[in-house]
Amino acid sequence: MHANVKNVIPISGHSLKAACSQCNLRELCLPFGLEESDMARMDTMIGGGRKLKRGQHLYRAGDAFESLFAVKAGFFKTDVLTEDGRDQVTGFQMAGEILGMDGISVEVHTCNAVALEDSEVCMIPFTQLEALSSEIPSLQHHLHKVMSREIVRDHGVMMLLGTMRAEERLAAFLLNLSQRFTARGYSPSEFHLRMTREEIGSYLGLKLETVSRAFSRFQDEGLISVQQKHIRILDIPKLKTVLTPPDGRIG
Amino acid sequence: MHANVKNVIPISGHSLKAACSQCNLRELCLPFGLEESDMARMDTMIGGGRKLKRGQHLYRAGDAFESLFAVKAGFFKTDVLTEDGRDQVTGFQMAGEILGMDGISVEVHTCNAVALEDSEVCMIPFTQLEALSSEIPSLQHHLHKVMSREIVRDHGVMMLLGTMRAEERLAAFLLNLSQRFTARGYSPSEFHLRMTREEIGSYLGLKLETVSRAFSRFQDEGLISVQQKHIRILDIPKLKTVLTPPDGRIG
DNA sequence: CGCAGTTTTGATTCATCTCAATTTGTGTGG
DNA sequence: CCACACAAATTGAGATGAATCAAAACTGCG
Repeated sequence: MHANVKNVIPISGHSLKAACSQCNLRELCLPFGLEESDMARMDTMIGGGRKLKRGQHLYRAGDAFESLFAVKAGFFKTDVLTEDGRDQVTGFQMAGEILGMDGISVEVHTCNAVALEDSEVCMIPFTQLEALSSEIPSLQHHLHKVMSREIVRDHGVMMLLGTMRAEERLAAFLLNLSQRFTARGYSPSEFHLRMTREEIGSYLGLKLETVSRAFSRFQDEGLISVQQKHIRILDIPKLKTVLTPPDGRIG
Repeated sequence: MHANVKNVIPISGHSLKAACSQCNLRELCLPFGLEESDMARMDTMIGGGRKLKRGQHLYRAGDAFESLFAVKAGFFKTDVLTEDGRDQVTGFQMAGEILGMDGISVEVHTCNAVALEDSEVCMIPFTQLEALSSEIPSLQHHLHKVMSREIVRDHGVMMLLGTMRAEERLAAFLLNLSQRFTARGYSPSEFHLRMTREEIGSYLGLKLETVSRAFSRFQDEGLISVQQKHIRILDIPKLKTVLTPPDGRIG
């Protein structure tokens, strides 16, 4: 538990110039659908990139909120922890996804964002983003879409946590990763998990042993092959049926 | 199950003029913090109110998204259902809260919103809201805050579903309601539940029997008094300790 | 006043957690 | 390069909280 907590290096990472117009993630990320000229205006706003080593925090619950972050490369998790020691992973973020929207409401971050591998983000100062989106309707609209998408995603997680059993949750999780890797041009069926069993468990509302057992079961049934963090999905359709029992509910 | 589904009355309810400037919820709702002149501009935009009878849908998953809705009076639930018959209540909304933000991302609603008692909402055409918020920075910012708040709320629900046991979930639920009623000038300790045990259960990831048992247990322990839907919290501090075991975790 | 929907309560089953031991993998320093 | 220590993952056995199945009681609506 609290695997990387000791990593309190106050270095904010290297800073380097970022430019949406040059970025191959622009169609996945915030500047989606912008015209050339508007893209250039985004460039001037983006506050520069920031590199993080594995285990480093991008921000912590309690930090003042100033920017959103776009994941340029790497992999993150976000988690919430309460005074009474509960710890819930609320999401895993990969290239092109936006981090930090939790902070807008009270100008303070309400969760922690941690790099699960060496990563790089673009900083998007929020005040400037609002100013710019007042002037560029399509940017404003896309920002709203991104926030709404996060809400819809959260509903999906609630559904998962509220109605699914362990193996269904894990199947849903793997299929979701598969789909997101695919969207980024990677293999739908073979990938490397950046998080531990415990982090997966926290996200799925399960204990790490339960996650491990579910992996083993899937492997025994020929659905996937697991070697530690290396996953290969052998039968995607069959994995989907884990989620959707033959008839209605209760297979 | 599916208690009010038969209520497919296609009447969209009475339409009546709504005005933020006259509304006593304005400090709780979207126009929070606006100046008089801007408030007047909101008024011209608000598409008119809409009344719903208990059981009526405000919108359904699949409906085209056109507006957000502000709850003017009454009580709603939102729920998601999947092809395979899973059904998850994602939230309960009361006066001053905003409904429909799930629809922005794909221009189609992804959940159902149902009135749990006779209710009234204000319609906020989204295209116009975006246009107006381009011109009124404080409106734009507040819209962002409202969406962010929804994301943070969702994280809270994930925490609840992912880490709490049945009684903790119910205690958290009751305390949350209590706090929201208080913010609206109602009693913190005595209120009427608008939803069934099954709906509470769906929201909390529990079966209705479990919800009922937890209520009974709380009553036996003198924490609350329950008479069907009428709830009186007898000992708020003690109810809070259900949530926060004496020491760390595992009481 | 009766009926349908809702709630309560009990008995039993089952999925996941807990506790515990072992194996595997990873990074470090001799 | 190998050995060691530590972190992560697997696996097993048993405990437990919530689900399930079932029946009875209550409520309020028509």
